[in-house]
Amino acid sequence: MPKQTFLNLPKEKREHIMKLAVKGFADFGYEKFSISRLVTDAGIAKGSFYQYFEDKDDLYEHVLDRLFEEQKKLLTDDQKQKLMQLNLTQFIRALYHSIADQMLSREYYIKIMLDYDRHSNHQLKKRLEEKHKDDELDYYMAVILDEKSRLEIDPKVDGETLGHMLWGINAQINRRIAEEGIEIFTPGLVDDLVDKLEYILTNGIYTNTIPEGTKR
Amino acid sequence: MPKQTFLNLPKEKREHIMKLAVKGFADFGYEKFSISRLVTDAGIAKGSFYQYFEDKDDLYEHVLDRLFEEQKKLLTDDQKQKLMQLNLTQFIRALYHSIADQMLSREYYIKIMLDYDRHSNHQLKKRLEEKHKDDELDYYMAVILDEKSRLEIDPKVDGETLGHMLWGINAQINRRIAEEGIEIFTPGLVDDLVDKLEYILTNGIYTNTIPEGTKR
Amino acid sequence: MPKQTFLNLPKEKREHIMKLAVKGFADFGYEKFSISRLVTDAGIAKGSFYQYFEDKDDLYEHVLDRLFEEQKKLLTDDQKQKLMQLNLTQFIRALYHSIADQMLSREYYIKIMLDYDRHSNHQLKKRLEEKHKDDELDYYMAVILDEKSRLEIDPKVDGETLGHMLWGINAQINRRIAEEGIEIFTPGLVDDLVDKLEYILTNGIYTNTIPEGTKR
Amino acid sequence: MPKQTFLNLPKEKREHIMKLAVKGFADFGYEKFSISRLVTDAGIAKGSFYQYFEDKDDLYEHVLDRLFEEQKKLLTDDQKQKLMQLNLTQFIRALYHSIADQMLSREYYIKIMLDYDRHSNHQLKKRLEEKHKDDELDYYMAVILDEKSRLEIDPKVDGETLGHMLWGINAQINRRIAEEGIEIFTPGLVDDLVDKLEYILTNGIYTNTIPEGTKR
DNA sequence: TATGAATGAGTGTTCATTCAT
DNA sequence: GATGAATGAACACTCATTCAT
Repeated sequence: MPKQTFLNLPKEKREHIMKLAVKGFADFGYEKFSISRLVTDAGIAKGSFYQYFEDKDDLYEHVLDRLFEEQKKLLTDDQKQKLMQLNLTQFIRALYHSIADQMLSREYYIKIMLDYDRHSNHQLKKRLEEKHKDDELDYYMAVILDEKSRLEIDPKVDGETLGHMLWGINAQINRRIAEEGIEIFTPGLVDDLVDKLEYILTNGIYTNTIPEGTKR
Repeated sequence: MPKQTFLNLPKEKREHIMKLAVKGFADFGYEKFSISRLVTDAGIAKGSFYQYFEDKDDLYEHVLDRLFEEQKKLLTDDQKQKLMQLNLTQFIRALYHSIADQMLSREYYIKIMLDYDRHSNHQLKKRLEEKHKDDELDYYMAVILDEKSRLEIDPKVDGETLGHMLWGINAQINRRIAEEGIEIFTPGLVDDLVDKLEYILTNGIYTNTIPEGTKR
Repeated sequence: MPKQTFLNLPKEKREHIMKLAVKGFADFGYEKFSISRLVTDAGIAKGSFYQYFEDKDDLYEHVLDRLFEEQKKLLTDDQKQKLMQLNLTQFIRALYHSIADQMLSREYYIKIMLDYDRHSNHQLKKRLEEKHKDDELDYYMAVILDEKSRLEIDPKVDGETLGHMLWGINAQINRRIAEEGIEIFTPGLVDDLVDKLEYILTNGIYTNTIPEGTKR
Repeated sequence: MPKQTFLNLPKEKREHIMKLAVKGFADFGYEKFSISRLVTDAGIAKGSFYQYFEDKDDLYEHVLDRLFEEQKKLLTDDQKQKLMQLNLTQFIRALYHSIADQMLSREYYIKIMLDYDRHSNHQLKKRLEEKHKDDELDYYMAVILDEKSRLEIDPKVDGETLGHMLWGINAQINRRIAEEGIEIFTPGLVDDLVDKLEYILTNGIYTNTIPEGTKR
């Protein structure tokens, strides 16, 4: 975590530095992110950085913490409560619209997470995963489990498989955002997408017959 | 692309270098991959490397090219022909089993792709995407389109959405392989997974009623 | 020398800081001694240090001053008076036993002196040498001169050479203490050592004959 | 040890670098010795240094190796053979004169050794001590043991104590050289010093009587 | 064509010291 | 007088790339 010195900084300055750090990690990735560049851009002395943070990793961890927190805050507890009472597709629609309201941080979040995921055995990862349990996959899993318990989802449906499918759609959107920019993420897109999803989840995909045995 | 010098090399030496490069990019990622380490491991002179390749990026591109090619070759045209005659879940089952046969190159492929995906605006990406259209997502799309044309898949199902869902399962498996090793990828796992998938795709997920309108 | 501010400090705080400084210079040596570490350990503000001392060198000089003073105080004037009436080996035995009583400060003293000796052209050195004439070598020299004046030591013996020899034994003990810890410095060791020394100083080293001329 | 690259260098350049390194470690000590300064002074690129040596420690070790080697070469095996046939004071006289012939490297050697001795637990030390067994103290001990075995030295004399005494004289000379420069180390000084030493070792130091019991 | 030494801008980090509050 | 944030020169070390042989 950052040192007290950083926390004592005027909010404006603190935010300025964090903004540049987030942008930096998003644009360059962990390895190419350079503290020299950061301090130059932020207009602070090299030494000052080390008054604020233990080292590069410390800053990185703080950036990730912030990002996870922001993602969590996308939904207030109140909203979560309400969402839990929706069925799965209703939930997804609401979630996506909610995300769309916070598009600003979203773009950096996505880019940083793509980079972060690849740090396959960074010890940081374990620490962070303990702190922040609910990434997107977990979100879905929670709702799925809830609905299964309320018997709204067919108990024979495998929750994990379903979760992975929903996550896949999510990831592809993220991919497009990372490549084409956050602008593509419009309410229209969301509604359209959930409609298509709902159709599949409701009707399955096959024309009319149960396919004859694909079994081994 | 590599220089003529590289192509003139005895195949054995060429392959040796490429193998180390693939392993290197998989183990360390693009940034941490070091040409010094490569040439040492490969037993060639630093200067020779630059006789073979323009620069680090040139090698990287060649590695990705190779990987894409190899993935394509996973299925011979003949096999593809046959696969095309299966329905979607049959296809998926066959595809996964086919992949399982080539696990050796698969592990490096996955790791490199995870790293590659994160290079958000690398100009390389555009060039490669033009060359190699059919990554996993495209595989699914082709089969989906085919089946839709044969009316085996309900024409009201959105192909792209379906594609993303299938890709999501795929990606989660890859994630597990990158973290836990290729050993987890057993035929048993595959069959189990496809069974679960098939259930969802056949029956949808809802218990018995069509959910009342989630429409706006 | 320290600034007045330091001298105005409550004795307790002053001593606390000095103790940590002595330990610090002993454990890390001049170069690696860090003011940051000192102020953290001492619980004072970085800026305060510079209210107390001009700079790192100023503190170092003060530490050395203190150490020299302490070494001097090992023997009260009274004791010195008595010691002066002993012959050389009696003196050495008494001196070593006296030192053994103050082992606590001794270990740091030795380590700091080893480090200090190496600062070959530090201007500090000259200043300190003028202030503190009697290091261990001078102790010996004083007794030697005294004994020579009382004709207990053969006037043909060169005092300086003798002094260096005794200092050599001393230095080797110090070396062992710096490496193995102060615990090795027991009364038994001292007595044993002085016995061996006395034999040589009394009988010379040659078996029975005066060695034939080694002269040029 | 230095890398092959360094050994392949033209002797002139190699020696130039080594000379600056030796002088650097002598003048500044290990900590303050700066590779940046070295490469600037030597007129080579920063990167080149790391083609030649693993790191700072590697250079340091090489410098010490060189120094130890040079000291060893002070006496050819032939000379050693002859020296062994002298008695102790003859040996010392010859040794000192021999050293005087190589005054050039001597001054740096002494300064570096003073600095080196203080690195109390550097792992380097152990490695070096295994490689280079004979520092000055060991030289003396060897001759002493030899003479004791030939009964030229009174067997009741404790060899170690005697060794430490002789080493003490040596160290004091080194100290003076480090402070006043190598110029003071003249043949006249040597002869004078050994004469004085011989007197003590031959006659002991006491006027005429065996001192009455200093025993406890 | 092969070699491997040379290069130097770049990295993350430390630390004694200053100075505004 | 006390504070502790700010400073920036300095450090050891890395690495993709160049180039003379």
